[in-house]
Amino acid sequence: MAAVKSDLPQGTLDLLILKAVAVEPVHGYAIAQRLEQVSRGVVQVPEGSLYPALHRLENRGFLAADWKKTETGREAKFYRLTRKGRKQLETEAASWQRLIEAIGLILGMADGGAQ
Amino acid sequence: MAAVKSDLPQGTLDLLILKAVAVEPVHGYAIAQRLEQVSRGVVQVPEGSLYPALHRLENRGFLAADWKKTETGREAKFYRLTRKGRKQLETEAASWQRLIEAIGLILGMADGGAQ
DNA sequence: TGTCCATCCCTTGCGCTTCTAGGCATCTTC
DNA sequence: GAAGATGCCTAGAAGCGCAAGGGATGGACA
Repeated sequence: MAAVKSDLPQGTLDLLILKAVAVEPVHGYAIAQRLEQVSRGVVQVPEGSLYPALHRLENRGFLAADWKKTETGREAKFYRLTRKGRKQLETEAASWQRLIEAIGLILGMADGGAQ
Repeated sequence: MAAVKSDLPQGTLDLLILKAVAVEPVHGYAIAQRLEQVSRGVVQVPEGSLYPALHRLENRGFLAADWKKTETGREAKFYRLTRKGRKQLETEAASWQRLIEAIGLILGMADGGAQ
């Protein structure tokens, strides 16, 4: 509801995908749905962003994929985290944490108008 | 210290610049220094990112500039926030808040390995 | 049977931002 | 007068997200 449509900053999509896959192996289509649900509609991942990102992460060795059947009886490409991918997730999550703290400090600066 | 060198996600630089200028009119060179100081070295803005961003924000009407003398007696281009820019700052700050909350929800999902 | 919708995969091309790597000028300090 | 800090700028490359396309399958419904 109230789909605010916030474009993702460059680089954050990888983090979100890695996290989604870390919870349990899933296929691409489900990743997008899950991210949207968990974020309450704030994060929306169009397929034109999703699949290139998945291939990117696979090429870099962070993800690996197998074709399996979904619950609905369809063939789908299930991604899972490699050891390297899990490490990358930790690194990126830490970077993200550091970043939002830093930006928090900046946004917390006393404003000229208010206080 | 411990300059971690974290590249900024696309779009966040504008927010940081708008905020820095909102505190008080400053020139470009000082913006970079201020952001780095306040963020304790986490946010580092190379000049090749800074000046194009400033021109971008000026072209969009969010910033206005005047040449003045600095404390050190030099001519420098002081940027200040326009009314439109202040509104933009509020919008972007709110978006940022919404985004980090959403990503927080996602990163808080129970992991497959730990929890 | 035929049609529609949801599920599931993919690619091309554009637009945007960031960074690297330069250049230029002034002022102070040694 | 050489060096470093201050202060501005640009061009080019690289990367990423998105819109807009395409295709295939299965179930529901008329």
